[in-house]
Amino acid sequence: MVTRGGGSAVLQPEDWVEAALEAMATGGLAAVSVERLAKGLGATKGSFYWHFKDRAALIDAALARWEERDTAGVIAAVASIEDPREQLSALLRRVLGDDARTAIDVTLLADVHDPQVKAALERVAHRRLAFVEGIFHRLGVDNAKARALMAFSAFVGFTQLRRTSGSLVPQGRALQRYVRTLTDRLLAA
Amino acid sequence: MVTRGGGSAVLQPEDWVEAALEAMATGGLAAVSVERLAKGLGATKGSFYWHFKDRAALIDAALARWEERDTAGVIAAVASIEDPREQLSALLRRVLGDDARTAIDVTLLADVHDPQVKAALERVAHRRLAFVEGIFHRLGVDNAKARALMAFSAFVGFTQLRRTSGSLVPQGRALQRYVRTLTDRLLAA
DNA sequence: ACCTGAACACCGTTCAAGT
DNA sequence: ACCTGAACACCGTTCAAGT
Repeated sequence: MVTRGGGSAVLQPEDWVEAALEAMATGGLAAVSVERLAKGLGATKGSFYWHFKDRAALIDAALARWEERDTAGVIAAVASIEDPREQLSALLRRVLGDDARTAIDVTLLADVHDPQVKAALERVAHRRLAFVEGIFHRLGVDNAKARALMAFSAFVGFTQLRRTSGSLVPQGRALQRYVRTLTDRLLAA
Repeated sequence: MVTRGGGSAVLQPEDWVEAALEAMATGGLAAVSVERLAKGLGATKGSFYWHFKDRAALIDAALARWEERDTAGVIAAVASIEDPREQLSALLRRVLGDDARTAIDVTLLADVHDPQVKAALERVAHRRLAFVEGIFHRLGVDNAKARALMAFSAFVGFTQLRRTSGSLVPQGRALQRYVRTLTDRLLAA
């Protein structure tokens, strides 16, 4: 929300996008309701349609924002680590760790049926898997491609499970042990 | 659809449940619309509300049917295999194999936000993981629990990836090789 | 017992009209 | 340029009325 001149609040497109991302994080796509967002922002639906073509355009914008912030962020954080073994370990700790719980990521998985969400997930999955494959190649292990897919799908599945049935999944110290066992298994001869 | 007496078609609750499952398989929960189902079955919405309390009751019934048919079915199919190594291999081939593609399973993962879907997935996940843990325990390997979770989340993630970004995931002979590498990695010392 | 048809609320979308 | 308010279509839910 931006104020200008005399202090009157003017809605920017970003205000709608942020509101949409918040709604998505809690209740998925279904929670992104133009009417509800408008009420939350103290505006009318008509105001929304001045800034966006339709609801789909808002969702596109929100997904694009998520893609940049989230995916690019994680990759950048570990990209500078030289030793691939260290890098894999840091990556797993970061994406499976206890902090990773609130990420919007998983929430999005909830809407794979939606073509827009599907497209965004596809782009992100490619980027992520390519990054992981790079690590395994530099490790020089055999079956690098398969191991990378294994690591990546173990991440996706774990994250999904934590969301749907948290009780099945370790936390805290047990989680640290699990990450270590997983790394061992992925690197074993 | 059941006909009785003179051949007039009478709608049974099962007809609505089947229609709901079909809709769910294609478009997720959002596709389960009372109005659309009614049109498809050649009835009115009022007719639906004679058989079910509301839309949620229909979804409950559909999920219950899926739970029985699908989960119990797979477990029963491999339960009789004696050797745990053989059993793990058969299980992986069955749930990751090319035939597993049309299952409604993954589709459901698309709606984790919905409390009803979440509850059903939780029950199913417990059953499945318990079964896999049994296998690893009988194998007598160390870290059996962690390995089981690894196997299970690799399955969940793989299935999810196949749905969102099919191009990332092997098929046919490459898939068979992948399943073998995965099994190796899970059993390696 | 089983179904229709009309009614109402909620939400996406449009648009004339306001400032 | 930016927003309101009323309108309409779609869908969940209710209910009086029909057979």
